Amino acid sequence: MTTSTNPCPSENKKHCHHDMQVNCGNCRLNTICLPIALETDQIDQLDKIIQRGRPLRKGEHLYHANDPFTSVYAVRAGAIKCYSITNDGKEQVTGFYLPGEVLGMDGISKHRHGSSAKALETSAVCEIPFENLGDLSTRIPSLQRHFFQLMSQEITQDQELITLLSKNSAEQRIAALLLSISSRQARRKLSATRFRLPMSRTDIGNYLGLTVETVSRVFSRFQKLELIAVDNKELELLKPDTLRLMVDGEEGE
Amino acid sequence: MTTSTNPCPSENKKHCHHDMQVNCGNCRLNTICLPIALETDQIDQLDKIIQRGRPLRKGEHLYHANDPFTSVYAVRAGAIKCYSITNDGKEQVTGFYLPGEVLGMDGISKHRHGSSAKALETSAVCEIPFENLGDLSTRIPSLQRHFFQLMSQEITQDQELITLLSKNSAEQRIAALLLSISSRQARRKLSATRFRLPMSRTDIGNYLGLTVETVSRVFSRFQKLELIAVDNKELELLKPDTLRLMVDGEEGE
DNA sequence: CGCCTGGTTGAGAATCATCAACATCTGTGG
DNA sequence: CCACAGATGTTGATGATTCTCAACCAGGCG
Repeated sequence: MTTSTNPCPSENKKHCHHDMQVNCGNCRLNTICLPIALETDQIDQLDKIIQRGRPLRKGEHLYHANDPFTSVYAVRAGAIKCYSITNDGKEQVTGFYLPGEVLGMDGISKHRHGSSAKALETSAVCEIPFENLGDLSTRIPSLQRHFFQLMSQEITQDQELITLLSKNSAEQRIAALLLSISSRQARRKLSATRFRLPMSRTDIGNYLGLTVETVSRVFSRFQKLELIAVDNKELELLKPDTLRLMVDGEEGE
Repeated sequence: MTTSTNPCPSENKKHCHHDMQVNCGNCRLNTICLPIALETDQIDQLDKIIQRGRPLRKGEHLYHANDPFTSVYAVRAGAIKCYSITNDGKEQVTGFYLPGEVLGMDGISKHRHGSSAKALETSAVCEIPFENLGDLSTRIPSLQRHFFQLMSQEITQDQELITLLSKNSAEQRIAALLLSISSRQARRKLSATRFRLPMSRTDIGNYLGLTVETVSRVFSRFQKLELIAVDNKELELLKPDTLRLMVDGEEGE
């Protein structure tokens, strides 16, 4: 990871990919991201409305809750965490978004973002102005359909999380999160068993309705049982099938 | 509520409204339901694609999880509960839908319903074939926009439930549910303080991630504190502001 | 009338939160 | 390059909330 050959003087960071030239047509995520199911010329049309800004550094915000809603965003690199602040001032993490995933759709109804979005590490996102997307969708029915599907997916995922919070133990919740990240890695053709967790233990706990301490203890227990190997944020799933069994629960019946 | 003048011989039930002749234009819910923000002639177009079947009796299903997805549904009367079955065979209630509300949107992404929908009492629904809605949306941008908003709302609500489950005590969760129903009553110009709970204690507990026993105890406690008056399913909010304080939490700070 | 479902109440147990101490990591400046 | 500070993570002891199990009550329907 040398930066010596970095030809971008204005962005002296190892993560500078000169992404300004990226477009949906050549993006390696285009089989899992918004352009899925579009024809080449339609991708070009989509591409025209998409804006790509400079990368976000770790900790930078993409938007804040209550900002006027103008766009949804697709993650190109890195990881974004969405969270809102509860009426008593606590943070509630509502989701983690990895490359190829679209965030910000909760802002559509109120014309304001319902949550804040913050980079967990250096990240790149594609901004998709929503007005334009709506217009384009009326002309490209398959795009409209796909965007409906994206939103529906978000609903389904939220409902799965609700079930997880409502019915499952700390161990099951954490196993489920690890497996979720694993399958999202696989979708991107990356290793399903070895990856780096982009978020802190605190964020994991917050997302899953647990305290940091509980998360830490479960990680330790899993490690002792040789279900996973943890080195800080580096993670290896040693027995993914056992984890799956934990989640899919043998208990009920 | 007399049935003596009921001129519908085939449906000898007090809930028979002769709804076959109902249309979006004359439906008293049309200011809060899908037609919101549509012009009169657009409402007619919408009305043409909507199908209205016979009422559902208590316990009947509108659709089952995994049924092919063809339509979303707007509740006209009664109450519908949506639920899914977890991998270990337990039921998870994912939402209660009251008149003027739209359900079934979680089926869009997989072309199959993600959950089952069951009438909690005699109910009437309007079926909105999704293909037709998509087509119509490409011709009526404001309909497309509104439907995007509906889905976005569903996401927002799910995220609020996630927060509730993740951060709040049994008392706070139940207070929040009561207030939610209350405000939805108000939206329909019904009493915000006196209403009948269409769902069982078991359903409430299931929805909120609590056991029946806990729900029952909290109801008793609230009653003892004179926050509410309960008579079976009939409910009166005696001190809604106190309930609101409980939910909006004084504790955190 | 008695059964069955749904609801209430009690006693004890379990999971997870809280509080507290300590360890580790990161980045900063000497 | 090392030292240090602050943030982040780990581990232990204790306690509270909620679940579990169990008994009992109320209402609706055959």
